[in-house]
Amino acid sequence: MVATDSPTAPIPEPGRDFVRDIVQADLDAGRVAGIVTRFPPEPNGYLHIGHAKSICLNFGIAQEFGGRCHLRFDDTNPVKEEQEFIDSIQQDVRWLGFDWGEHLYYASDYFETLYHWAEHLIRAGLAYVDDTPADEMRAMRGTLTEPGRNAPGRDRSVDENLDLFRRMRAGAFPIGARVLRAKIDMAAGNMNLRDPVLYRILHAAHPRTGTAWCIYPTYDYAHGQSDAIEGITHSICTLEFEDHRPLYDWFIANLPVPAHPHQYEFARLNITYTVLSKRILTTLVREGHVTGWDDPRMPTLAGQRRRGVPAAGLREFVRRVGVARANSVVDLAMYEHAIREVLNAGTQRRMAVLRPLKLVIENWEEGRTETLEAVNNPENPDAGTRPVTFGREIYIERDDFLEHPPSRFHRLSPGREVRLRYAYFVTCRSVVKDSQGEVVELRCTYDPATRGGDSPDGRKVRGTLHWVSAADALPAELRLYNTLFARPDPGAGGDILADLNPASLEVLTGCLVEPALATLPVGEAVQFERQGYFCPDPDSRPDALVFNRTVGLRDSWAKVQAGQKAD
RNA sequence: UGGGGCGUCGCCAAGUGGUAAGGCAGCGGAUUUUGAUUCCGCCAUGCGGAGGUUCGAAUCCUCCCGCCCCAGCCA
Repeated sequence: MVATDSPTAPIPEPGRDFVRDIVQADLDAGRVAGIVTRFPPEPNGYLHIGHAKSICLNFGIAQEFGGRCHLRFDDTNPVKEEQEFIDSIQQDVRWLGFDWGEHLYYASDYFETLYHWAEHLIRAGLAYVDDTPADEMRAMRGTLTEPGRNAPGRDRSVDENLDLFRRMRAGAFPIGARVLRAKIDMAAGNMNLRDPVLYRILHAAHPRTGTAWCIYPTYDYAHGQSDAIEGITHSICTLEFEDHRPLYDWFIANLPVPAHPHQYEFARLNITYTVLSKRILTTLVREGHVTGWDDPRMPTLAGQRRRGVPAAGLREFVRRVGVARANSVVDLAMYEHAIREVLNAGTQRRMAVLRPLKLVIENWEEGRTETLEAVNNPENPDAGTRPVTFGREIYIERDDFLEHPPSRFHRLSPGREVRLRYAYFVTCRSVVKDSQGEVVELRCTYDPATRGGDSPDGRKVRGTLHWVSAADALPAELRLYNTLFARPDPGAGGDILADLNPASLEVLTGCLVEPALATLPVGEAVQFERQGYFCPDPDSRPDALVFNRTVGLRDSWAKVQAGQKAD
């Protein structure tokens, strides 16, 4: 043991979770020589934020303890699995920042071994072929409070079982005609032990094995044995598999497996206003409620990536949430906080006006322009500065002007002076309205002595506004996203589709952005000052810029306003 | 009167017999050319409830209450 009481000793990692404690204890006790984990997705959909928790846990533990983590596709059900998902999952795990090296595996790689082990169980009298129809089998399984009944074929001879099972493999029977079952205990309190199905007949082509098989192992039969084959030491999964652990252990104990892995369960992630269920996400995509798996409103990694969420933000979020065994629902605000934290530090600032209002500076000569210097990132001086053009006509945010300002409004109003960021102080002299009485233009004057935004006489101004120059601003479409669901607990009312938020997407056209934004690569995050974090969408073209709002800035003024309205 | 889990601040979450970490949210205040960021302060005499053991209990015992998972030839 190393002494840790030295004042200069590094402080041990705080907030370790129970899984890491177990791993550490196993290492300390010599129960395992090294750590091997795995992330085992079924390729039947895209990965989402909930998977990110599992990925960070499994790959993170491997990294921290000098072990390795395998990426293994749990591809035991060909009717639901597709190559597209196999590809997207690999892309998403890499994007999240993890590397499985050469340890890419498929449960289907083990089909032959699994098959031989099934015959082993038959020979040991621990498995039998059952031809009970599915609905009858369900009835005979009993209920939560009543034991099940033995199937008629439960006591078939080993030879007959072997013959039947081989004919199942050979394709002698139609879909669903027979299954191979483990002979355990039809009266077990744990339903998973009431003679679970090991193999079912599915005459379906598999993305990897094609038509080589017409019988496929179930999750229960395949998972633990795959772990054993790969030498997984800690098989980490979510709570709903806890009841399966006795079965997991039963297979390991009764089969000639090369290793004895152990399963540990943690609580899955839930987030307010969010659905993390592959089944429902699939429905949203199939029924067209969203534009696809990578719709920026989707909680998929592909969607969040397109929206502009940095992988580091996702990792930070997962780290803050922790790992435990209690079911919980994390506040969406915590996710947004982690994203802002990463984006604030690493993102350049630009100016963009979402809802433009023209502002003309009357004492600025027609045709004259000036180049001013804008800071790229106040959090990082190394990011440098960029030139921005200023002139007689500019655009500001409509929200930044109010003809009759309430108290505490620090922005522009008739007769009031504000600072234009990096530019000058301007004072509103008059307002131009259209026939409807709507404000369409502001007439202002500027103070030449305030160039750059500082007043030599030390006078203060309450507000600083962002702006773009009319001469060179570029038009753009901005897509603002709100929660996909309108209530914090989608589905709690019974119909989850009824909870979809009709205002989840707000498209703003006619926005104006500074010209430096024209060449920003797709997906690269920037902060639009005073507005939020954005990134160019893949739909963006040089002559038709499109930006996604990843997340807005914190807005305490909005809170004040909400408070005022409530009064 | 089936089996398996879980209950610590509004939301996450440490703590495993020695007198309740931290984060998010919220509320004050300072700084600020983003009403952003940053910084400072406040925020559980209390750990689902009731008993009990102990000098001492969120931690041990008993009973009770609540919530979650399981009856796919899904994972």
